Amino acid sequence: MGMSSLTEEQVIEALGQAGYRITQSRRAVIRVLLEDNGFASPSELWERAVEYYPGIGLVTVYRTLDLLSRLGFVRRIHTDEGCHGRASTRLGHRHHLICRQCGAAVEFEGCDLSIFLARVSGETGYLVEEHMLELIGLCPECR
Amino acid sequence: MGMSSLTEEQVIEALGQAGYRITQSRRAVIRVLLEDNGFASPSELWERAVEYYPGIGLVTVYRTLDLLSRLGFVRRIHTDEGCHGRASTRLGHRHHLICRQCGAAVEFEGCDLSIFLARVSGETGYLVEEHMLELIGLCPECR
DNA sequence: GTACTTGCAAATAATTTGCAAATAT
DNA sequence: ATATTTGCAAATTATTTGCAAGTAC
Repeated sequence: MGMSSLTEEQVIEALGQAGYRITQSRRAVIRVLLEDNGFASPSELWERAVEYYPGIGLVTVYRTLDLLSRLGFVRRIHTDEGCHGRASTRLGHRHHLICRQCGAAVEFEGCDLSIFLARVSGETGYLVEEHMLELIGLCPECR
Repeated sequence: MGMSSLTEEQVIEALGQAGYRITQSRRAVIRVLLEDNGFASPSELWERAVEYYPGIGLVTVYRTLDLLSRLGFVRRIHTDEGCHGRASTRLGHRHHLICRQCGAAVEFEGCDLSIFLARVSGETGYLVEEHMLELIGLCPECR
């Protein structure tokens, strides 16, 4: 959806800005997240991060994912089976579109649900503050 | 959203139709799910199911939840923290609206996303087959 | 009576925590 | 030099499985 992709340097930059140190482990996790066009579990990410920084431990992957989540660069992917997959994300309000066959994940933005949300709000009396939307389907290759 | 609520008998009926046996354990889990107006983890449900059927084991709660999920009477609730909560649901395509304060969960249906989905489909080349939408906010009491 | 279900204990899997050693600044 | 970060091992938590005993039909 016409998005310039996020670069490693942008994430590193933000880490520094926020006062965190730039370590080899963190670089490895960031690199793996960004080079992936789908989503992966912490241990899958770890297996791949080892190639960039052999000494890295699984625990550090967990900790780095938490950190990047807090900074808004990582998001959980929720599927029927679970919510353990993580994908990189650009900042802001975005959603993922996931291929059920190959797992390819594409981000999209600009979901205009306002009319629908207003209706739900009116009918339930809830104040709707956030929403989580994920689309599942087949990517162009898998169709 | 103007829905007649699901009753224990309806679920029991469906279980029987599908060839499963009606046991005390299953009744207890169903009752607990239905009397709850929010969502709960398997172990929370278990703690409460014990009051209806003291001998019930946690494993049986897991198995019953799986069974009811397959039949479409239970759905996972996905929050930022995880996807372990389960809530009862009526059959069909529905979504949950959850109070971030007290956890109250309301179901709604009739999400009209077709125009939006067509747009995403066109822009990405994906065939969009399903979607998962969950709304988070404040219920009338917690506002 | 028979096949389905259950509870228990044990196995597996996922995640978190304490802490001394390593490292980024 | 110093505070942050790391890896390891261990603790915790969540979920699944094998199997003999129990139960619905």
